Amino acid sequence: MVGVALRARDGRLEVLLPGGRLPEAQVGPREPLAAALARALDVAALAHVEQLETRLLRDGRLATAYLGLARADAKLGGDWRSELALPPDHAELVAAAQARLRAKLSYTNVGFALAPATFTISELRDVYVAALGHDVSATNLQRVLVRRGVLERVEGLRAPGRSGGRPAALFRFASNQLEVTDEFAALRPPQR
Amino acid sequence: MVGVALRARDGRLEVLLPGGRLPEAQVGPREPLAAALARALDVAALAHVEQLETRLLRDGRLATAYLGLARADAKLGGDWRSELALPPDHAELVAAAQARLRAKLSYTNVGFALAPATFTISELRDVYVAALGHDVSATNLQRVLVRRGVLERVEGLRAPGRSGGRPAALFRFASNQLEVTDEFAALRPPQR
DNA sequence: CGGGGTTTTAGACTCTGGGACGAAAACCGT
DNA sequence: ACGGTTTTCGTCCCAGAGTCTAAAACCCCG
Repeated sequence: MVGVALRARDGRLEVLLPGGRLPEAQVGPREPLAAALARALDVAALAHVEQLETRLLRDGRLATAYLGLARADAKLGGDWRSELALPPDHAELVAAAQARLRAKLSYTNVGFALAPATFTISELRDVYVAALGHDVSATNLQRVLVRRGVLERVEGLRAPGRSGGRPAALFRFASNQLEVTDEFAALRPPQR
Repeated sequence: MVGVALRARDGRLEVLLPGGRLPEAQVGPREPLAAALARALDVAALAHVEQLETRLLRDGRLATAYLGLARADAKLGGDWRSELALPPDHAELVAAAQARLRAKLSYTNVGFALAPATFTISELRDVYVAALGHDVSATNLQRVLVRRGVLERVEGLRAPGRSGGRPAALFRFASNQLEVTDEFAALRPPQR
C-alpha cells in the first residue's frame, strides 16, 4: 500500500510527501484495502482516491499504489518537497499517477478534486495548466466543460484585482464524484 | 491473482473458463507477479495481458485481477461456458475486464490482440462488433484505423466465398504491442 | 455469356467537437 | 476621461468520424 497524493497549486503539480517520502501502510489479512488506505493517506482531506497498480517493489514487498487528489484549498498536514529524491520505485509510481491524472482530465470530471468548491474560469484554467503541463485556453475550457455538463454557473461574481479587469463569473463542478464522459470515444454505436 | 481471458469469436466475446471457473494462482513472497500470472493463465497463448485491479474478495483473499486477450485463431486448452454461473466477485471482474477492453478499443490498438495476424476489414469488423456489442461500419473502421497508422495493407487478396462478392484486401496491425493513440483527448496542447 | 445478387471498396457529404482569433464588456488606476 | 487589464462572447475554421451512394469485382444460374 503506497499512496501518491497530488495537488495543483502555484502553477505546479505538487506531490505531498509527509516526512519527505510517499506514505505507506501494511495491509493486514482480510483487511479491506480502504482501511489500510486510510492509515496511509489522510483520506478525509482528499477529494478523490483511486487505485493505480499493484507491483513488486525492489525491496521485495508487494505494494498496491493509490492516487489521491487534494483540492488547492485543502488543509493538509505534512510538507512536500521535490520528488527527485525518491527511490526509483516510488518515482515511477509518481510518474504513473501524474500520467493517469493528465489523461483523466480530458475525459472525466476529475477536475473537481483539484479545484476549490467555487472558482472562476481563469482559476480553473490555472489548475489545468498546472496539472497538464501545457497551456490551456480559458475560452475553450469553459465551452468544453459546460457543454459536457461538468461545470455549472453559480450566483455571484468575483471582484477584479488591483490591476483591474472585468469581474469574473463563478462556477462549480456539477458533481463531486468521478464521472466519465460517455461516448468520448471513437467507434461509437450507430446513431439510429 | 485472478485472470480474465477474453476472446472474440462467432460474434460473441467469450470468457475462457478452464474447468468452468476463472483461473487463479497463489502469489508467493517476493515472487514477481508475472510468474504467478504464468501459472494461472497460459500467457504464451495470449496476445496481450494487462493488470486490472486489486481487491479483497468475499472469501477474504486479496486478489490482483488481470485481463488477457486471445486471438480468434489461438489454440487454447480448456473449455468456455457461459459466465453466468460465476461467483459474484468473479462476475464483477469479468464485467470490469469487458469494460476495459471496450474502452481501449477506441483509443488504442488492442484490436491486434483479438484479430488474427492477417484479416479483411469485414473480419475485423466482426471482431469489433463482438467486443463492443454494437454495430460498426466497416468503411469507418478502416478509415479510422488506417488514418491512425494502426492498420497496414498487406500483399494479396482474399477470394470471395460461395455467395460471390468482390475479393477483399488483406490488412494487419502495424504493431503487436499496446499503443495509445496520443492526442485522442480533449484539452490538447496548443498547436503553435 | 449475360444478368441478377453479393460483398467490398472508394468517394462525397455532413455533423460535431474543439482550437484560434478578435471584438466587446466591465473593471482598475492615474 | 483615458489607457491598460481581465473576462466574456461570438465567429471562423479544421479535423475526425458517421452516413450514404455508387462503382468495382466477384459468384451462380439460366
